[in-house]
Amino acid sequence: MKQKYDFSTIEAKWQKNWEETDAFAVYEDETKEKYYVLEMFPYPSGKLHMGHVRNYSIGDVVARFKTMNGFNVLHPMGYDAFGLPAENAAIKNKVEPARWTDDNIEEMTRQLKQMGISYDWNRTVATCRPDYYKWMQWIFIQFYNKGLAYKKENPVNWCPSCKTVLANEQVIEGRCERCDTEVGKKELSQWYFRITDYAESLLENLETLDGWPDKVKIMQKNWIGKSEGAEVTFQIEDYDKGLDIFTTRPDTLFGVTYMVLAPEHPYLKDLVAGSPYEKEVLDYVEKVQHMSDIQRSAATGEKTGVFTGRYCINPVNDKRVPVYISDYVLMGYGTGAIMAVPAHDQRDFDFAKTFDLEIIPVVDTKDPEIDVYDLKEAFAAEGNMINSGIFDGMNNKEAILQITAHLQEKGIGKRDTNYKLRDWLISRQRYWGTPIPMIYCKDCGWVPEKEENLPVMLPTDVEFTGKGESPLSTSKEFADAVCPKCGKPATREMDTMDTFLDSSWYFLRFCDARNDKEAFNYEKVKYWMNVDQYIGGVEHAILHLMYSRFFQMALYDCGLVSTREPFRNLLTQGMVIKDGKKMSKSLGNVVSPSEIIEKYGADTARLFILFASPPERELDWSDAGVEGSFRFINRVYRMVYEFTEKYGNGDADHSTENKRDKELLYKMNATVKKVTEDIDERFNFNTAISAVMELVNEMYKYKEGPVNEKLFRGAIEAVILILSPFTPHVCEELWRQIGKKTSVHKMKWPGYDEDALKKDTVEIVVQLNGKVKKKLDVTNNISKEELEKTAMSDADVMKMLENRDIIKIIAVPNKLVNIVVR
RNA sequence: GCCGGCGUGGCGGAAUUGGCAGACGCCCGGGACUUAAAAUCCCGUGGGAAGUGAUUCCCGUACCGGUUCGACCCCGGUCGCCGGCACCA
Repeated sequence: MKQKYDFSTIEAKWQKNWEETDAFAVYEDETKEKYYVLEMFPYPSGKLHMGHVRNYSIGDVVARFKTMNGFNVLHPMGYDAFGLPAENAAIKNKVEPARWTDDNIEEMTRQLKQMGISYDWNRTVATCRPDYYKWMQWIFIQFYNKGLAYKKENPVNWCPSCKTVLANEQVIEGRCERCDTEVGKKELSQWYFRITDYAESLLENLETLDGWPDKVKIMQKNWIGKSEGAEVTFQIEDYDKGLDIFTTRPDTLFGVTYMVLAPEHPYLKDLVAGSPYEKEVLDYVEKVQHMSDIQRSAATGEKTGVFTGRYCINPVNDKRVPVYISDYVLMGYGTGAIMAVPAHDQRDFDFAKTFDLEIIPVVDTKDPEIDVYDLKEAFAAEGNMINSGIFDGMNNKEAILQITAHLQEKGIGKRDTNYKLRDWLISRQRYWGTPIPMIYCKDCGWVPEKEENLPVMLPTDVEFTGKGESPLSTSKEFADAVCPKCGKPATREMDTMDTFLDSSWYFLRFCDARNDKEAFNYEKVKYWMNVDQYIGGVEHAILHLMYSRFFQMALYDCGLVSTREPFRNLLTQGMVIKDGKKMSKSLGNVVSPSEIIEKYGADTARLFILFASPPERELDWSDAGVEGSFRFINRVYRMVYEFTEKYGNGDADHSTENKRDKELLYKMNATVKKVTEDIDERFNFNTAISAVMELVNEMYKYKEGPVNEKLFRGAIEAVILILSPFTPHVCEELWRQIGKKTSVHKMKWPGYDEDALKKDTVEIVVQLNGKVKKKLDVTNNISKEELEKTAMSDADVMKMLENRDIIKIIAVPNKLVNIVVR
């Protein structure tokens, strides 16, 4: 054994060994309990960053720990390899996207292996390879056949910089989530997935996800945005159709003083045709159409709109109310029309003030500060009904139910539920994605490509103009197809799929990655799914995690998988920051994993990143802290080196000859217990590591005195075993150096001896009025009465109590005695 | 605006069921080893006061208040920071 901790030789040696022995390959085995741990696969941008290192280090600890605890552990890795950067690199550097991506995948795989992460590389996937996107296309067709995919002309979010459409989820505060450019509107015919069909399931099932952080569940809940209320039909005067509106406040129906349509409302053109209001209305519509969402919502409170010249009749009181259009009503939600109750809705109130419209209160307040007939702002709180006919005097919560029932009875309305969630726009006008396997035939319309013709290959003879046309249309041959239905010449769809589709089922492909007959085998998926522990950044709380849930449900309904939810437990790791700021090139505070690995080794990098902070919190990178982790590994290495030099190899046991031995044995067992619980129950890797540090500190002190060789050897073995998920290379090396023939990774996780954890005496605290005054060693587990008696008969305690009146004594066994005195 | 989360030494962070606040690490200081330095090992390290000294006392978990024998932890309010959503009827 070398005296010096030579990390680069050790790490290279064991990485080679693990690769040659295919050490982390797994197979379905019904006799063993399975455990599926998955980290979110990366986009192959070129090199790993610290966020990746953190993510994969966390996953690797879990994987190795569960393996040592007897589970059959699936721990795969792959690449989310379609996407814009490859295409932009192609435009900029004239490199083919496939080539650029492959090079990056190669480099990142090398780095992952250098980290010593225990992946089963036989299962790796890259979503840009035909053996993956073939099945992506196949799944698309299953969804199409089930009616879950459809094409529709609609105003869509358009990023002028990325030159493509975006899903609602990809628009962040009106800007593109990728490039931060302001998103505009464009009328386009695009493919959608009917995710709204699953709105209720996606919402309801959140309740069952006990292993998910509340934060993520709340974010998804808000995104789905369920509202319960009523749909009410208002008759339009001199018109053959009624106007349907949705409201969550049917109790305010008597307070309606006007109506508002969205500028995109389908009745609008017809309603104003030939009227003196037509020009002004159409001008307003024209203006709104050219505004982005940012502009449209920029002046919140500043309401604009136009009167249509039309009137509606309020079905509950026959009141005649004017109809306006305004951009504060959105076509995409509810029915695209609202009843306006300015007294009880702030937006309606603002509009009414601007246009000098009537404000009628229908809910009174008991607050003497507020006069409902002279409101400064809308009154949204609870109260009793007024101006509402037979409902007057009723509490408004009750009135919601009563009025809804009334509407239902009269046939002018019904209970209704709306969601903010919109259908998922999945077409992209980009090259580097999965081609949508649909063919347009003049006679048959849209027809899916035949299964035997899959995959629809991405053509290579394309131009990257970056002009917003689908690049696939520049291919000479791609467009030409034969209608799968009638056999006549037809045209292929030129758009590709949103890359979020690729990542919505990769965890299923990992269960059966090399299958060339199916997307995945049902039985294999049944064995491995669900993912027991999913780990990744919280930035995916809505997009990826909701799309994947939708896929899983849809695939379940297609009979292709056996569970409705994909991820049982979710850990959202915090960001890696430096000097209080996000690591970024522009701030110049980026620390690259490769420089750390070169200087200290992968084990040190892993240990530090797990030690510095609990996984869900932000992690402040500290170069001095890395030194500390490196020192600790050296300290362990040196301890094992010195011991084996002196005693050689041999057997270990737990024999104790004296008090010191007993204390060491106690510490060893207590540490194994703590580390086990910290990893398994709480993911508190930082405290697990600090516990091992404490044990090692104690071992250093112990070996200054007489050493019980077998006991100390047992402690060394325990340290190597419990540290091995964190620092696998050095532990593997040390394990062999103490004479073991089998990989430490294949060893059984050490148990702990509850008997050794039972101390003869425990230290208890004596408090005076809640303040610690004295510590006493008392027999373990003595009763409350005995404890109190022991404490009260202690000489120092008696001295403290001289001339004091004892009011009360609280004794908590094995913890404390609190004496309350005057 | 609405919905979440967080606030503990010089720093990262511990305190797992309401029971010793500050584990472990970093930084810093002292000592041992060395011709010397590095490395290593050992000791100290929240703030303040008193004492030659072992030690003793007071203050202290953003702020104000409450419940309790006892509060970083529970309750009410205030301030600050961070995250998500945002004209969703």
